[in-house]
Amino acid sequence: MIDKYNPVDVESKWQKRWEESGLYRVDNNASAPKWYALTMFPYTSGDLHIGHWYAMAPSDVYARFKRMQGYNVLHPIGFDAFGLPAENAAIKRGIHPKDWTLSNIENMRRQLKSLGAVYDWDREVITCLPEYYKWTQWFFLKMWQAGLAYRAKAPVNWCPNCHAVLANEQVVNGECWRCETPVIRRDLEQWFFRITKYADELMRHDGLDWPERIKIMQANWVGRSEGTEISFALEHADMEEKEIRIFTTRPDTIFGVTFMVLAPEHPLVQKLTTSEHKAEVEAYIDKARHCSEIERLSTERKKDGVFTGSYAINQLNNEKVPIWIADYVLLSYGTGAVMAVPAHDERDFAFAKKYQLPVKVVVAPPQWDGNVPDEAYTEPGLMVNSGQFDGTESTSAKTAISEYIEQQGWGKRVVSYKLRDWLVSRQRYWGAPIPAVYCDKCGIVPVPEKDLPVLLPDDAEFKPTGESPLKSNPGFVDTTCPCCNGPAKRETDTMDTFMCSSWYFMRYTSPHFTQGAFDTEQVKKWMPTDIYTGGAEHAVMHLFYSRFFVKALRDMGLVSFNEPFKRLFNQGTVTHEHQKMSKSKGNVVNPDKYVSELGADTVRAYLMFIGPWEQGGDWDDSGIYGLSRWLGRIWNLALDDYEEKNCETTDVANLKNLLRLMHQTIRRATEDMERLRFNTMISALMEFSNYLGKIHDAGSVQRADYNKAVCTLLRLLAPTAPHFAEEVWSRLGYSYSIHNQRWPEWDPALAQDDEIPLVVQVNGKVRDKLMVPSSVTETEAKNLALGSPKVQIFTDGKKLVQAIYVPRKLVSLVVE
RNA sequence: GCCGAAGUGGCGGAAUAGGCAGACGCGACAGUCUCAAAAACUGUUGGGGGGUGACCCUCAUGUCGGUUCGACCCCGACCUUCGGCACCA
Repeated sequence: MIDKYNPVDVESKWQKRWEESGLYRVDNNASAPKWYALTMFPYTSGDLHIGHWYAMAPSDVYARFKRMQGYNVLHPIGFDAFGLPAENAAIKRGIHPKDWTLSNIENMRRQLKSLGAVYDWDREVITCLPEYYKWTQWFFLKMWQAGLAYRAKAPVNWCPNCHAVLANEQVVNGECWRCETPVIRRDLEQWFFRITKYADELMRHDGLDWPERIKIMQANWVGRSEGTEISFALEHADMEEKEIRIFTTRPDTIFGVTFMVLAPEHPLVQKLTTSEHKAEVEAYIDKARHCSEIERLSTERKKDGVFTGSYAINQLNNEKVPIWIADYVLLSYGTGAVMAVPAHDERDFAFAKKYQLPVKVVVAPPQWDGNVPDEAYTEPGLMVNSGQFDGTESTSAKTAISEYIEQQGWGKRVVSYKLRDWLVSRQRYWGAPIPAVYCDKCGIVPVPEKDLPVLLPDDAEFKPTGESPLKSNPGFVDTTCPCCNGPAKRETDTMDTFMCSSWYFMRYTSPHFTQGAFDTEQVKKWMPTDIYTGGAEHAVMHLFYSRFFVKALRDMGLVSFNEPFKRLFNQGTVTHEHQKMSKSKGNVVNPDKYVSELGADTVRAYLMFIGPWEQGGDWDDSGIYGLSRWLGRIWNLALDDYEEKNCETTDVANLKNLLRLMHQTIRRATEDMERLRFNTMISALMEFSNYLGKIHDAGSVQRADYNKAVCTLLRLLAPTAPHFAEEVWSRLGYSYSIHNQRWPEWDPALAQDDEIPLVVQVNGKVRDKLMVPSSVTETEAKNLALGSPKVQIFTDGKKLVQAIYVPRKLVSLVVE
């Protein structure tokens, strides 16, 4: 009798052996074709939870599969280590963000090693170390040189009590999470990257194997719309500004404008507000400052606004219309001002109803009776009340009116985007310092490349308010100007952590390179990544910033490809008790206890088995023992003595059946691997191992054939359960290591079924299933179907109207 | 609210291009082993109805409607749940 499978001993033994033998070290110069399988690196939150494993285990399986197919696979790991949670820990618990982060990394590294992945730890990348962020800073300088970085005012969440900028997650119901003071929006001068320059290119995903839904989300994120920028004359004689510019996608409705709406933050609001409306306008602006953008844009929410007291002139018909402000208009989109056409826009209509503003129809709805309808009519139609454009189609009037406006010099056709430039400044400590210096004489000066990195000082004092400690650190702030050597001050803002994660995948190709951010030769060899897997929560932002980075670098001549990630795959989220796992909810599932009880291989297999990878699911460990039992059964059928019984007389048929199932299993497993459908891949292996179990008990094929089948099963299982497969492999006397073996290939002839089930339907209902030779022809199939007694019960005495044949699947008979 | 997904037995899920609904696993029930239990193994297992039986009929893929010889799959409307919404990462 063989000993029982003991995962804990087996796993630690092989992890040690793999490390000692350097089995997973990636050689840049190996002759095999390269395959870059990238997984999103984890944030250094402390413990890996089961959700991390859900991201890491299947992607490791896929990398191992590619490895067995003969590729030189790069499947690296690292840590996204800058960010807000480290700072929060510092404020709350008095731990320095650096210590917190590095000790978390140590723990996470231990957990990741227990996973048994093919990571080459020599290539680990950690974004908060100076050797890494030096180059993040260098990229900032490159963006600046390329004209892609600029400074502008942008609103931040501001707690007036703490005197600190708050992240969105630190604002709870409009209040500061620490002191519950209502949060306001305040403008600060900040750094931006001109991502909008690449808007059109970022909308396209030419040649990319990405999920359709992600492409759509990204295209919607760019939100390209073609429209017209039109100026409305201002009545104010004593004002410098003589016009308001608005953006509209409906220039055809311009004769229907009955009022104007500006965003409360619009720079002209102060000047346009007359003294009798001042108090009301101020109060409204103050209220708007307390609202989030999501609230403001909600179409469900009651639209409100206030009148400024001023008027604008619609230059097409010289009508005088009142100027209002309302928070449903955002300063960040278009020009921050809209012309309101209540008759043909739902929001404007609701607003006009509320404040009894006039509604003027300029595009006639079908069978229009000349009255104002009960709701906005937003479809095309015939133009009315529109001067010389009356009687034309509104769709053509769109162009005609735009051209007319351009001729008159009142505006121009423009393309507008919802996409906004990337705000990279953060008023925080735990990030890469922005390499800029402020000099009274020379202005804003970039830190020279030779002076990088601008080191983040360790001696930071964390005030309970959350204010950035860099501001009050004279040793950091006070410096000399790189131009004039005079006294100067450093930029105290740090960079958005999305900066760090926008290029880490290139650093992996040459992580110890000191002459630059990456070795161009290695990037050329490995990039773009063949596959990128990670959480769907990154569908837009992280992926968008990374794509922008690569395109900007391409235009600087630093890389020679257009897109970083050829294939993208987003795995789903693992929830627990149907909620997102988080420490604050206390529902975090730690994989360690399952690993120490059942082994990493069982946890890996179970995570892959619970459902399609892209769907995620709720964590429930009740099924995990099934996977543990399955490995135990394979252990027995592989290592228990095999005894042939009577197979001399029956082995031809038995062997044929075994080989058929084996080759079908190889085919299913290979195809499922490529599709990243690990749940059905494991099902296929289970069906095969169940069958092998029966053969083992019956002894119904010859020993050598049985052993070959077991050998195939082990290789198919090796990516999923790497330690287990290695152990059984070695016990069977095969040479080290199973992970250097080739992935099995299937023979289509052997996988072919001799007979297939043919379904027969009568009037859409299944009435019989016939086993027919797989070579069956259409005529044969139809005759067999009509000849079936079960079918004849339903066809006798009736007229055959139609007989549909689906090759090798079914015959559908229609009778009446 | 806007953008993007998902909804199938008691549970996780399968059905690759519109063609056998429920593969595989869990759980449950019954059995083997045992003094007993656990573990392991074997068998049964969507609902309803019929047949001594091999089996047969019928209903069923969130809800309501549509297209089709045929719909989990396509179309329309709705309900519920989840991801993102630019300073969580």
